[in-house]
Amino acid sequence: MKLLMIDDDTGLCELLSEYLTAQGYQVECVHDGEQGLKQALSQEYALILLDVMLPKLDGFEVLKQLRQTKLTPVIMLTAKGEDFDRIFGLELGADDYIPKPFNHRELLARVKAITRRIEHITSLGNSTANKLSVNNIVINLAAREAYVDEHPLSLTGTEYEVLALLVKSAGEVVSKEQISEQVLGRRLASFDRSIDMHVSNIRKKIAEFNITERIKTMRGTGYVFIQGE
Amino acid sequence: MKLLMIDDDTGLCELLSEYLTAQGYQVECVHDGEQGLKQALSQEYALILLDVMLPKLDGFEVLKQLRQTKLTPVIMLTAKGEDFDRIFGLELGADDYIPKPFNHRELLARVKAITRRIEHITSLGNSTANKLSVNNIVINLAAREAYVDEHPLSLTGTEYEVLALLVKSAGEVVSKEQISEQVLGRRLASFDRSIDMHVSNIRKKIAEFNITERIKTMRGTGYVFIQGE
DNA sequence: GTGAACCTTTACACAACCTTTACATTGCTT
DNA sequence: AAGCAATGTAAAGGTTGTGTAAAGGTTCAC
Repeated sequence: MKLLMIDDDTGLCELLSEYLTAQGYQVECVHDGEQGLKQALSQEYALILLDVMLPKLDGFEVLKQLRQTKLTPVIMLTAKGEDFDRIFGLELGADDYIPKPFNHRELLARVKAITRRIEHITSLGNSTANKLSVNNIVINLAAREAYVDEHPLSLTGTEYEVLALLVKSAGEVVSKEQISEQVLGRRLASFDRSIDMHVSNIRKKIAEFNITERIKTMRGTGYVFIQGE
Repeated sequence: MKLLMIDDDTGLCELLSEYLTAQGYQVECVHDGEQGLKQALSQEYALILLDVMLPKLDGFEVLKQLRQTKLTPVIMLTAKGEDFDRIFGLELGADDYIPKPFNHRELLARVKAITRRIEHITSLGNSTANKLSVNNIVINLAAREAYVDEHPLSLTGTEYEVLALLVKSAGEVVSKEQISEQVLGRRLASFDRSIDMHVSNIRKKIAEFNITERIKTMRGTGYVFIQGE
């Protein structure tokens, strides 16, 4: 999960970045308002940590402009503890507010409170659940992309189809006849080696990330995508 | 929108209930932990305001038990201002925390921050939002204009439609058939190269601002607008 | 009716892709 | 262990889809 930190205190940024990275988040830092706004608009972050006192563009201004196009969750950080700031930020569309100096654990708890909720809701809304994930291999059906953990595999269309079919049927043998008919749209002819070639190419591409073999050959029967270790 | 308030201070309940009702919420109050938990489990509330100090079952216990089955958003209220309580509540799955005594306006702002987010996510896609922004490309749906950061793109009508469709489906493959039908209003004929030309022209115009390619070709399938880095 | 803006078609080059071929290897059967 | 069929895979065609310049149509405003 990717977070953006906008704070001019580079020391704090580094410290928090390290801490949150250890907690499994991916953190990017920028140190002024302009840069921050640009970055926030250009990508999809799970959450933005936004300092109020910033050079070039203050935190409120960044938030205001961000909210014109995006609804990325924002937690505001500030040294001032006054009600006014707090309410102002929340009314502008911030999701939470943490007064500095703060406890790392509290920050983490608040970050989690928000990301947890988002994760939950988006996983509900996507009833068209379009991701398959088995044994480190992830298939994004909508984007027609496949990943080994986070690393994208550059598969051709047919390779993608073959892999997706195997992963969909993980743990079961899929015959070459099935693959040929479902992926290539034709009956498997006696000396047709296409499927073998496609599987070979897929294996080669997966092997670049040196993980153990996932596609097992069932001699005379077909192929199986291996489930579990 | 329906809220549940669990607090043994009946005076405060009444006061807040009145205030929030005036703000367009529907508020139900109960005054002890057992009742509160029962109520929280029996219905779908948009948000629960939960006091920590409660007779019969304290706030943390109510939250803990609630979280075993439900993910209703919770804001905790408490007289104690210590870090420990705050963190403990958040880690148990609270969404926010307000120390008593609090400002009405702040409570409202926090309630809104959470309900707004939920409302937004559950009504993804359509809604009144008239700007789209993905990966440095901004689409102003109302004005039918497209930008690279702040720089306007002078697209033709069809080019705008194609780009808007791709950005709306950012991260998903959009087939030429879909583009043809939705933008040109006709079935895609076998040797129709119009879509290719429109995409080519859009790319050329975006490339003037020398940013990396945003429209990826999925050979044999369609095009994808790239999300994130 | 002329021009401008736009969409579509045509044509060609090229790159990506799928299949075939050929030979090496594996694993089952006897 | 020999024989054989199934499989692995590098390399070489052959095919198809795509990128794009340029030409040809169409629409619309004036």
